[in-house]
Amino acid sequence: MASSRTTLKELASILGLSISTISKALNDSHEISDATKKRIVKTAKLYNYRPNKIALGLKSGRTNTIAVIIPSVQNSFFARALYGIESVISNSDYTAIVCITKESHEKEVANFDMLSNGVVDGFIVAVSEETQTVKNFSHYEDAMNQGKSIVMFDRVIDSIPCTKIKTNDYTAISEATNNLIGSKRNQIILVSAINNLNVGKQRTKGYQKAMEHAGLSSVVLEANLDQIENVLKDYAENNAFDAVIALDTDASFAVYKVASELGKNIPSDIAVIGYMSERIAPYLTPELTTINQHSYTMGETAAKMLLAQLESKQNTDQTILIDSTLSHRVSS
Amino acid sequence: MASSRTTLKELASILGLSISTISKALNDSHEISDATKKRIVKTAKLYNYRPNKIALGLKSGRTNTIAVIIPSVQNSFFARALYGIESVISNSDYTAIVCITKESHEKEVANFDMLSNGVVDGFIVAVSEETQTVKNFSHYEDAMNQGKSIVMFDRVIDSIPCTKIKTNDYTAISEATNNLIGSKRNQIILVSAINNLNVGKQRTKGYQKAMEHAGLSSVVLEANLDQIENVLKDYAENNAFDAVIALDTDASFAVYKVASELGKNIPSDIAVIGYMSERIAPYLTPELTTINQHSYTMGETAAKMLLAQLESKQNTDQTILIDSTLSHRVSS
DNA sequence: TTGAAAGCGCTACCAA
DNA sequence: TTGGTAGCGCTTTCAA
Repeated sequence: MASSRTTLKELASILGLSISTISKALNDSHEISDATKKRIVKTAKLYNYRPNKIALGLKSGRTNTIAVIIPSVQNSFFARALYGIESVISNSDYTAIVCITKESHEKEVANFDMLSNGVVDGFIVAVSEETQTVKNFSHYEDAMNQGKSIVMFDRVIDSIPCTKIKTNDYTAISEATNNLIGSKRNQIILVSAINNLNVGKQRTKGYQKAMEHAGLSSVVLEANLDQIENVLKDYAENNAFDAVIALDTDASFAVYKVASELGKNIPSDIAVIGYMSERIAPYLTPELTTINQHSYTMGETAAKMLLAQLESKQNTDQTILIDSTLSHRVSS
Repeated sequence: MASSRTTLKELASILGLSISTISKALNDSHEISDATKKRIVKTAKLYNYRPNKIALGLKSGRTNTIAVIIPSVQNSFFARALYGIESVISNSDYTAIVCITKESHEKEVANFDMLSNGVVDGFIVAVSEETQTVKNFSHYEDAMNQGKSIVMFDRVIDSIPCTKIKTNDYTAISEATNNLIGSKRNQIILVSAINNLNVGKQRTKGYQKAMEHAGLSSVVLEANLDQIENVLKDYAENNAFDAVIALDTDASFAVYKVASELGKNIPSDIAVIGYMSERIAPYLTPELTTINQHSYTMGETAAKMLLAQLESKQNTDQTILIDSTLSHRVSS
């Protein structure tokens, strides 16, 4: 067994044929006689020949591979969206490659750079936090200029002319707030461990607007992951409130924890609406009412759109909205 | 803006210099005068030149990219291990690509096929369930014959001569069982939603062995994700037990749910030890005692080993053991 | 039916 | 200090 990969050149010299003959035979060209083809295919198999996709991509510019670029995979939203993407790609003749940016602009650009040239035909991307802040979008433009298709989902740049799959975060949380108000809660506070992110700020605005509209004053508790529980506890020991909206998984857990420590009952003392994986929320006691972003569907839709564009070779500038909905359970 | 990416050739003709001069200047070669360098760099920036990594890889046979092949990302163990891998790779001059097999042998092979030739320099892989069952390992051998380095973690094939990062699942769960026995529990049952997987079976054996050794009879409750809660509830309504070991996140949640519904106190009525993300376990009420597999460390170690091999260009056949430990919290 | 040669973008060697 | 050229593995005309 060879200690490095077999090339067309090697096969050619082994068989005493030319490189082009080998290439054609392996691509089942009609130009080559069946006898020769058979001989070549057999030898190729014997030497375990595998075409070098890189060289191939260099020439043709297409690889039947797509890249998924997301900020994280710890986050259940992206993990689940990825699952939706995979389910569509699996049933096509494409393969998916995943890259994780950790919210870093530099990593995002590096990934686009590495993959734009011949490795993948298109991108599904959820824009990293840092890219949103620095507003440097030239890597998307570059990729599109190279004829790559791009579909953005959830984290989207409106000014880039590509397909975008969005959710109505702002509206969803307003409705959740109103829902709480409708059930006679009027001291509703918001807890967030993600207000360093744009998403968090956006959601916070939705809450504040709804509160303001109802003539209620809003309270926003924000801290990082490690501190959120303490911050909430401090607040809860010195202030009254009858409902909480938690913007992320960690904040949601913190609410349950503090309520239990302070002997408060959910939902009778405190109503809770949170963001959390739909796989976990029903397991909490009491079951958590969530704002469901339909991550799986978003992923599925993104993948379908990209595939369609790849087939039609046409890029479109359109936005598809997937409504976030309230999954009403016991906690509110 | 050009409709396709700028190449060295284009820059050369724009500047009236040769391709090699451009190449050298952009690589900051000492052969080129500072004046020319400056001129070239400036123009390159203006035309937004980005080197084609593919062409680069073609030449050198190296791409400074590694592939991570894992069965899933829904599973917090792999998500966290991935995080550990990323943290190491980020600080190197390599980039990581992730592929998800969904436990499918076919997808695993397809990924190796696609990436072995020129796309990546090495692999970090957690072997898919199906590959373990069908025992077809030729894709690993092929990759190694092509000069690729492989590091396996968690899901490992002992007969493949590569670096393997393992955890002592079997021992860990035996110890957990003994721990429970030591604190005077003697009706210990096991609940699993993953006994369709090898990992689950392995852990179950560890439990059974420990029980047998202590002269206690073991009870194994297994069902799929959707049914595990019902199965446990049925059992709990008709049988007494004073401790539970839960093999996965879903089973762990189910135990808390059923205990609450049946008015049983954790840990006084029922002690619980489970498998769950260390990020979530402390948030449960009461905090869950877990068997901690140190997923992050496993990922980190795998990545470090692969990088070391890539640098030394030497493949070794070694096994590194990362002990699973009991993270003792309130539930047991 | 087969082969020679150009070229994809780049680096590296050698010459000027 | 700069440029010409070969070659990485492959496909694709165009000739033979």
